[in-house]
Amino acid sequence: MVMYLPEERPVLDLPYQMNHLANNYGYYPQDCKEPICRTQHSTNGRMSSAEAELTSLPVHVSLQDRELWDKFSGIGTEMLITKSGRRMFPSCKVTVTGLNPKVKYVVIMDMVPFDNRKYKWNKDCWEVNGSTDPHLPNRFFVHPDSPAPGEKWMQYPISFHKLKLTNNTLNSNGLVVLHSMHKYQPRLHIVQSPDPCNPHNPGGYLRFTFPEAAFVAVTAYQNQEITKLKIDNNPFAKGFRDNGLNRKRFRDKETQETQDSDGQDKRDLTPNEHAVGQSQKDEDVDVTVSSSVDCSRTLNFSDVASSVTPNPFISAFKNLSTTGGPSPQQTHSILSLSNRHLNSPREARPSSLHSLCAALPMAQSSCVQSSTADTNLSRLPSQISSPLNHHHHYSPASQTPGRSIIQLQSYFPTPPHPSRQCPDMELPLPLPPKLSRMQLPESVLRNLEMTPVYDYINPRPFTDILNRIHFRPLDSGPTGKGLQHPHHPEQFLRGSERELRPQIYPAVQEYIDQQFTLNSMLNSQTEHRSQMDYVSARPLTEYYCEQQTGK
DNA sequence: TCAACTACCACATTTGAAGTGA
DNA sequence: ATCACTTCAAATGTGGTAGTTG
Repeated sequence: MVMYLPEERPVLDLPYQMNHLANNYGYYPQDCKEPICRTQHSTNGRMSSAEAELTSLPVHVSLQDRELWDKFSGIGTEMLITKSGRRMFPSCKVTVTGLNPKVKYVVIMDMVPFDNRKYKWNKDCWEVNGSTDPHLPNRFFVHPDSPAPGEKWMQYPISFHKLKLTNNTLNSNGLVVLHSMHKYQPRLHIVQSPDPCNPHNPGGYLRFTFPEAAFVAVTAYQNQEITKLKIDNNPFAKGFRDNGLNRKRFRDKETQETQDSDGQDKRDLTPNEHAVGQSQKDEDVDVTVSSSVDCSRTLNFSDVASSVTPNPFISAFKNLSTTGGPSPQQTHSILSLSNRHLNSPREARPSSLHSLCAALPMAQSSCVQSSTADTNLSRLPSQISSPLNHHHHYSPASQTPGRSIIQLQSYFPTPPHPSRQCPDMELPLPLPPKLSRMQLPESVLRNLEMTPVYDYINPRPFTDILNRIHFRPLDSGPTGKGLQHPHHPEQFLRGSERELRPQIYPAVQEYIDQQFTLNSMLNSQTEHRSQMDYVSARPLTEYYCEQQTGK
């Protein structure tokens, strides 16, 4: 396994230098020398040299399962969308490095239109079928572990396997709404919390798109090759392997046919045998997780500070952390919304999450969504420790060295060694003897550490909140694609040929509503803490100070 | 008429509770 | 009483397919 790392050069002396691997993906900004206030280990706002070295690394995002993605994109990836929501396969899984281990980040994924075209399947290829339908409101999927310290995000690959796609615009249950027969590409957002002890540090914001993961949203698969690839690689679709001979309908039909002829019973494999066979097949395929660099970018507050158009995500953090309330701009947004959509007394309390949600057209009932308890902690250690058990195999994706290291390290609640702050992806460690075929959710792994670092943030309503908000495109053209950037020729190149560059400073107008959204999120956190009787609804600045100084 | 969509199906996997024995 | 482990059923995710819709 090859792990591409940022070039070991003094980044600080190479302003705007292109990363040699991501020739395309990243550049280093000026002013990286600017000390970033990380107050975890000190009280005077200065960080240790080790921290300085670590945090001066560019943020480095790598799409996992790259080879699988390449297989799909080589044919033309299709993703099924249903009314109730359908998971993506392959799912988006990324590794991130270069974050400050002690600073909290929110990790968000959404889908952006790949182009302005609508497609149709014509026999054996996709054809353009007119221009795009009216733009749909963005629906963000906030990773359920958000917010979490950088060390947590870097410890394991961040999986978005629970992200669901739908074509039902009325569905507000955290689904990403897409148009059928349109092409989209995943986009990752990393939002850094501000440094509460340094009001000049507004935090940072990066986003990365993955053109190699672009797909056409469909309600039924069009390309049979895609169907076959999905069946061959998705454990849930094992029942359709071997031309579906496992299935009852096929069995019945086959039985009837074989009775008519001398045919050998083609269904002579038990499900377990199929599983073993497939496992062997998977090993043959050797689906190695690609760690090729997708994107690399330094996340540095000075970067932001020098920006002409600071990102409103950051501003949202900054404003909230320094003032404890909405910015004038945000207030304006809130009031504008209130004037349009509110008649209830709640509008007089803009800091309330509920009032914010109530102000939104899509807001309906509960704005608070408990975090999904997708873990089974009592069961996992036994699965790991038992050498006998049993019929479980690993998915190809989980067989990668990097993945295995990360999983193993998480099994033992020992304090991480300092050298592990940046996981060494090269260390070969054996996989635990017993795990599910499906990927183990990283939330499970994280919880294994038994450190209640997230206690204060539960529940985590980010996804729900974001997805209840209709972004109003301010710069909509005739097609209404408000969040679409102008399309550059490079967008029509494929995979790594295309330039993948994080868009650090989008036009401020474009994100006025997103700023509003993020403020809502932050307000909601305060509100939830209050509800949990953990801390009262005090200013976020004070809260972060306490967290970072270990009070 | 037909492409796009929906609902339901059977199968595989995951999850979590209940049961068992040391 | 506790813990480790097994078993089992319900829940969930999957593509196939027949029927519906516009």
